[in-house]
Formats: sequence, C-alpha cells, structure tokens
Amino acid sequence: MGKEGYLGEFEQVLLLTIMRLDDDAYGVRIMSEVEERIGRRVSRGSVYVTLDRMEEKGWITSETAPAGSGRGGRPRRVVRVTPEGVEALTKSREALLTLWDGLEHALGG
Amino acid sequence: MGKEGYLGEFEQVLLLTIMRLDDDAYGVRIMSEVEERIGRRVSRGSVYVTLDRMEEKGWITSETAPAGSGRGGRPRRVVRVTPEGVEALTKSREALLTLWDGLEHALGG
DNA sequence: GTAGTTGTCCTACAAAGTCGGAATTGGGTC
DNA sequence: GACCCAATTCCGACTTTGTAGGACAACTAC
Repeated sequence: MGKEGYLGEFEQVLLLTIMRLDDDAYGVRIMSEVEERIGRRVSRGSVYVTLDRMEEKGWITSETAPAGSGRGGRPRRVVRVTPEGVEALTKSREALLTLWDGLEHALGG
Repeated sequence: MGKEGYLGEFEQVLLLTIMRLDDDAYGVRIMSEVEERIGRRVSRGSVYVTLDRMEEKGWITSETAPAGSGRGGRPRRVVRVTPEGVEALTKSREALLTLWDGLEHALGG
C-alpha cells in the first residue's frame, strides 16, 4: 500500500500483542496470546508471514534466542517493535479515536 | 478471510465515516470527509470498490437519491450501515480497546 | 445542443490475510 | 548414538482487501 503505509488490520493486532509480550514475543507464543486475549483463532502461517512482512517494512526486528527452558524445540525467533512500528501504531490509534468520537453510544461504548 | 469476517482496515474507516455522515453518506462525500477528518487521501476507486464489497457482505445497504439540490450531478448512491455492520464495528472496537489496555502510555495516550 | 459539474462505475494490479503440511532443532531414553 | 517426541519456524498456494485513475452517466444552465 502506498508510501504512506497504513497498518493492516492483522498487523495491528500482532504489533500490539508483541509489545505486550515484550521479551517473550515469538511466533507460537504470539499466536496463543492473541487467541487468549481477544478470543481470535489464528493459524501459524498467518502469524509468521505477517511477521516476515512487518520486519521487511521495518516495524519489527528479530533475533534468535537459544530455545526455551523446558524440553526441546528449535530456537526461537524473538521479535521486538521498532520506533517506526510504535509510531505507526500511534497514528492508527489516533485516527480511530477521531473516527469513533461521538459515535461511542452507537457502538456500545 | 474465513467465515468470521473481520473488518479490514479501510473498511472500518469507511464504515465509521458513513455512520457519522448519516443521510449524507455517498461516494465522493465519504471520500472528502475521510480526508478532512483524519487527513488521509483516498482515491475514488478505493471508496467505490470497498462500498460494493461491503454491500455484498451485508454491512451496508444503499439506495439511489435523486441528485443533490443545487447544481447538476448524477443521482447519488446513498449508503447506510446495517445492524450487522454496526456489530462488526463494535467487536472490532472492543478488541482494539482490549489490546491497547495498559499500553496507552507507550502509544502517546 | 454544448458546456460545465457532480458523481458513479470499471478494469487492473499490489498488498495483506489465511491455511496446514513439511522441515528443523534440541531433549530424553536405553 | 539411534530413535522418538515436543516445540517452533518455514514454505507454497490461494483468497480477500486496498489502490488508482480513466471512462462514462445524469443533471443544470445557457
């Protein structure tokens, strides 16, 4: 999407979830956190490709962490939201807040 | 997108703008209202195509209104958000509010 | 009728979202 | 150290959304 680069619907969900998880933000964990927090079922694939795309766009960075404590598992790719990502999130939030203004009643708010 | 049917980013912007414009919600008017309200430039095409798709999905309905008062112009297609549309909007808002909860500070809120 | 205005529609393409199987990595067990 | 198992990421194929602007239609006023 044009140079502007608005946050996609799902991208926003992931970005917000990543911020919340902080040091613990990696693929499958993000996936289950989304499900638990807003009751939305997402597939592994959608999470990973979206992560890839957001990294390309510079909204997140990632680094490999040496696998979790418990049993096996391949190394985790832990991600983190960049300042650009936070900015996109902030703008998106402001726009939404502006659009909702005055309509809260109709939207059950 | 599966049966669930989450609101796309742009769909949400349009739906909210349509609610605000009420009886005055038709293509070009919606376009300029979005631009004025959140400073986002959108093309005619994206508005109309998105309107078509949302009507197919039952989030809005439309009816033809016999052209505006003053000068010329072809008849307007005035749209209105359906209860299903309002519901989708409400759910989306709730999810976002939940995801933002506790992160407001980081998001300039 | 010819021109100017307002508004919608169409076509084509780019970007985002979705899914589940396949492959990879490391721990445990004997 | 050969196997099996759990945890995670990666891959490929496809559907839905988002974007853009030219073409076209309807109405007013001369």
